[in-house]
Amino acid sequence: MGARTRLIDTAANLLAEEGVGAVTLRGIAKAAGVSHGAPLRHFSGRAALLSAVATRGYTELLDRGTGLPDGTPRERLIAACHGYLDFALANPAMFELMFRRDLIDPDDAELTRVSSAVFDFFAALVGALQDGDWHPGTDPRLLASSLWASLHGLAQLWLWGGLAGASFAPSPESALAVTLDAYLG
Amino acid sequence: MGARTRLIDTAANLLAEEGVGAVTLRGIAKAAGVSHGAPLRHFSGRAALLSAVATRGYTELLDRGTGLPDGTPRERLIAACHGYLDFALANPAMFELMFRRDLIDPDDAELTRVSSAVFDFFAALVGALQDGDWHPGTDPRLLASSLWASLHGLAQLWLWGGLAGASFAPSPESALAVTLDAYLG
DNA sequence: CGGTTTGATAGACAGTGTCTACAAGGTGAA
DNA sequence: TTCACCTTGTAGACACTGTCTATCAAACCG
Repeated sequence: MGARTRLIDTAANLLAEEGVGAVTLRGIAKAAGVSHGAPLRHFSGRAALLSAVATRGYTELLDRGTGLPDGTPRERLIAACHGYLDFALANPAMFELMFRRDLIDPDDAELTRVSSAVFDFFAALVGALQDGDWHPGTDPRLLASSLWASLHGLAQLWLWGGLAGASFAPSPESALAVTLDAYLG
Repeated sequence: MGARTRLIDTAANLLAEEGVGAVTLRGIAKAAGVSHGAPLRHFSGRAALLSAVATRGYTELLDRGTGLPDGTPRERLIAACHGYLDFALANPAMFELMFRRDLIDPDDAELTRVSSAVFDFFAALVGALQDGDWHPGTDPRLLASSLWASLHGLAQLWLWGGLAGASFAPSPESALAVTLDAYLG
């Protein structure tokens, strides 16, 4: 296994175990057992390394999508929504990294390729359901953007510290149920 | 005007003009014309200062709410949703800071007080609409959490770099229209 | 007046990303 | 073989960062 892959592995482990704040170039180098400057032989900088890590996150998300069980378009879309939320809750640090523009390189080729594929897949699920009589006439990508944003906000606010003030803390599942009910009726 | 207030002002200006990454203790001190250690005489650390800045953001958000024009519950709720999105798009750096748990102190008393007030206000708007025949029987705070998350995701994803892949970039207003249509019918 | 508190300063420290000079080892051509 | 070259890793330096501490000046107050 190449040193480059080993660095991404180490960084991903560090990310999962210690959080976004612990993923420093020097920390990764130490965890990988190399000198503090070694990672720069394989990545142009911290953002490039973290982009490679985030790309893994998007890849796993895409795999969750393509691995979805068969079913009606409606069932598949609902399962995908649950999958998005599940992924975020199961990998909070990775999820945070994936949307931290200051830590990754937004123009990274691999990253944009995979993240676009995730959105396209989700939009296709929406389009398939639309072939029924659900919201006909609306651009499926616009519909997908809106629904995705709702899921994303749910995940983000939950990870941020509960979905509401201190006086009330619904489970993410119950809030997702309300969201899906609003969109899918 | 006290030195403490002046520091918050300076930090808020720096935040708006240079972004979250520029809001360092030393940068704020330099912009305020004091030595690099001076801010620590008024705040226990960086997180405390940034919490005070973020509290201003929540306060402005609350003011936008209480300043809402009269109208039917439905009109007021829709206006509040637009207001939330408008605020985020008009103050992207402030909006980012307000939800960056690693930069602020989540237990800051003022911060939690004002942010909870924002949510309570929003939940009250939802509750008022519910007194009609909209989603009767559902906890208004659960409904508010779900709707708020949708707005939040919209704002977050838009600021993150468009609501979708590179191939498709809807305006936040059009996506919000879809969201409001889903929830409010 | 004297003592105390408050506010500000400058220096130090560890930690960060990044750059540069250098060394070790492999590769391939003369 | 021998030599040049490239890759990979190392160690040191630099400018940053947040935070701590010692010092100092001014204001306040009994």
